[in-house]
Amino acid sequence: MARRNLSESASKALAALLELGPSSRPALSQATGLSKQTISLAISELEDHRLVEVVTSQQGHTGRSASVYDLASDAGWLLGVDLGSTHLRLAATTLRGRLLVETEVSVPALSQSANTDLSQFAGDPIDAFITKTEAEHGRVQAAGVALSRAVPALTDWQAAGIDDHGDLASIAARLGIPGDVPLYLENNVNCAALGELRHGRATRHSDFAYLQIGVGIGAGIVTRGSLLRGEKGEAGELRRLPSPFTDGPEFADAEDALSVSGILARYAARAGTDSGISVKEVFRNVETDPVAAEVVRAEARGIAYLAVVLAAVADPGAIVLGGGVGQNAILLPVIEQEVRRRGLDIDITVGSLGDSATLAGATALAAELTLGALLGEAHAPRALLGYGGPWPT
Amino acid sequence: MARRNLSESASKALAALLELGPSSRPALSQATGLSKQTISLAISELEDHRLVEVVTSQQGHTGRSASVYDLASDAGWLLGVDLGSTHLRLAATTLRGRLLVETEVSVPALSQSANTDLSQFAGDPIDAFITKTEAEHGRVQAAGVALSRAVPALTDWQAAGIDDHGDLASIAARLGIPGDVPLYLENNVNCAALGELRHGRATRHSDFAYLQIGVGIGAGIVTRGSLLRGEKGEAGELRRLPSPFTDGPEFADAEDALSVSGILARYAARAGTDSGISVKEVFRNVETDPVAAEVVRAEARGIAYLAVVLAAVADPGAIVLGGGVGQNAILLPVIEQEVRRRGLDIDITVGSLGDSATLAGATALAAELTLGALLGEAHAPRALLGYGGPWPT
DNA sequence: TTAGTTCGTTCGGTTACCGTACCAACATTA
DNA sequence: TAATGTTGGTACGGTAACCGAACGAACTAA
Repeated sequence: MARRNLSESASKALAALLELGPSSRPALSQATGLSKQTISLAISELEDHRLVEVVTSQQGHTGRSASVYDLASDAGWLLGVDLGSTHLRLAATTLRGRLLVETEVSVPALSQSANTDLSQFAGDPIDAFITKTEAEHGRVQAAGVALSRAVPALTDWQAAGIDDHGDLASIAARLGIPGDVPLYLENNVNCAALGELRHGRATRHSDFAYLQIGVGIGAGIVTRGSLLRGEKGEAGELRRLPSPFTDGPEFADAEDALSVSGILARYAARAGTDSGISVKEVFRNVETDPVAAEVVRAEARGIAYLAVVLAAVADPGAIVLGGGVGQNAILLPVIEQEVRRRGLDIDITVGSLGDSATLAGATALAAELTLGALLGEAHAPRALLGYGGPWPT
Repeated sequence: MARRNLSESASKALAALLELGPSSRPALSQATGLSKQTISLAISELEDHRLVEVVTSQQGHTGRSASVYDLASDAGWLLGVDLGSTHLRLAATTLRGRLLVETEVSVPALSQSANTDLSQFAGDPIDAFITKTEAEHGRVQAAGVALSRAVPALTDWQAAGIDDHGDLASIAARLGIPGDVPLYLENNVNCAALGELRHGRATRHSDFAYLQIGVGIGAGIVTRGSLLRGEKGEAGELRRLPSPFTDGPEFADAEDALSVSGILARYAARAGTDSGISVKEVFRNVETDPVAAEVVRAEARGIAYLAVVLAAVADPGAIVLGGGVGQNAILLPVIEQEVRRRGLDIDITVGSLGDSATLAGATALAAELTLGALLGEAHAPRALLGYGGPWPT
């Protein structure tokens, strides 16, 4: 929805409100440097737009008690969509980023082929989720959608088409999202990075990398608090790096070597037979099965190679691991040892959001861009420090 | 020098002037959206600050002829310093980025050890250069200094110390730069990237990587028109990547393998004897010496590996090669072939500025930050599109 | 010389902000 | 319960920055 423009002072006040949390007018006056009357004007403007409301009045202190304002409870909510090849996850958060609802929808139709293009859409389940959530929490303000493909950086999402499959409006329609809801698309790994940045392990960092190892491999890189996208939106697409393994089975690239299929191939090559083991079992059997232990050690060394590459190119302050493979904390000691052996000292951890990282990031994306559009470029960055917070897991 | 603050409209007018080049008041009015009177006010404010002046009047058209304004010729100039381990290069440019003077000073004292810290300074030669250039072109406004070490990103250069060797003021003093001249330090490879961005081969790109192969290796990465620095200013420090070679002599890392010393080591290993050949000769003898040809082919494959790493992580729109080794265009066909073999399609070229890239970038750095400080953060980015232009080679 | 066009300034009005002053509502104290 | 001090919120006038309209200034074309 095209939000009518806010005045300069209203933007400042709203930015301060987002950063400080529920605040009285004097507090906002002090934070923004604007005078009391100007803040009053700004507040009434924001109230006219139904963006803020009085939530309480601050009593107990000496002197007259102040009205405390916060984002209106009916200011609407944000939709996050994690559209994977085998799953569809949906979440609703407030504008502040507090989780309202999180669900996983089983969509067998999605699982037929890799969701590398936009030809597969969700439709009904999303539509139903929106309808149901709007009944409880008001209007949906924006949607962030995580796709398992690179998404080109577009300066104007509304105007530009995404790819051959049509423009954003038709994508929205096929997703089951009303056409007047701003829609933001982003790569799923980049979303996961945003999720860990806003709600997870990386909240203290402005420069870090999220390294996802699972069915595929990829990284989301955050520099100065925002995503590194690159010329074609393909930054962090690590799959075509050379395989880090020099012995054992031949692999075309790093994704072949380190993803789920690579682990199974290496296990099969060692075990001699096609044992039908799953990756989960490989990790579970590390203590008892020497082949599994060897495969996992090699995996850790391979991940360390990716960490070294990320560190050399982007100098992240931390590397957060995710994905079905990367989430296994058992990998960490070997990874750290390998990285240290190369003279690098990087803080490497496992993400705290698990499989919800992507979903949390999709909502965070919607929040960033919604608030950014609302506040104007000038006031957005600092304001965004104020939202976020723990994502219940 | 602490430039007194400009009003909002004066900043806008100056930004437009920088972007458009010499302009009349009506042109600035149209470009900024400000009214004619406001532009007149802004112009007189800028004239009071001695920043702009009338350069000509636009005659020949119908109607009254307009005064055309441009940056004042006595608005001062910018100093660029390329402080290498074996050389000291100095340049002066206008605020627009037009080269006024470029010199190389022979400083044997610098060559004693690698300039990995700031303990070696230039002093007298820089002092003399400033004095001489100020006599001709007025006051020096700012200095950009390229160092062969990683430089941490500091939000406030004036306030923060750089490292154990002292604060910025004392560094300035030891460099021979007056203490009231704003001083900006940056890594030399990052500077070279800025140089190719503003004055060289990458002027059309907002996302690209400059890959320097010489005595050391490193990359400068530009995303959305500005340098990628990372948490500790070490983005692009590729030296600790694993060596891309699996046969031949053992190398500790990619820098060992691909820099000048690596080439010579590989040549020696192949030729069997320590032939005392130089890298220049290796490249010159490619046609006649099969060992040289083999070594150069391997070097190209190694550089292709770095290009693939850069492409995977940062998705640059182009890769520009530089440095004593990287400048050899003879490497390009093999590099491109290797990169294509990996399914990547990247535009790879040799930089157009040669050894002056770093120096050009040091001046560009000074220009960016000076104009950025002058215009305020809001108007700076677009304004900076306007400066630059060819660097005479 | 005159007409037409464009440049640049002068004038008055609007907008967004501030400081001051004043009223309103609370806690404390007597 | 009433007086008092403290803080919240509003009303009023002033200021700075900008705009549109009008007008004089300087040029070309005929």
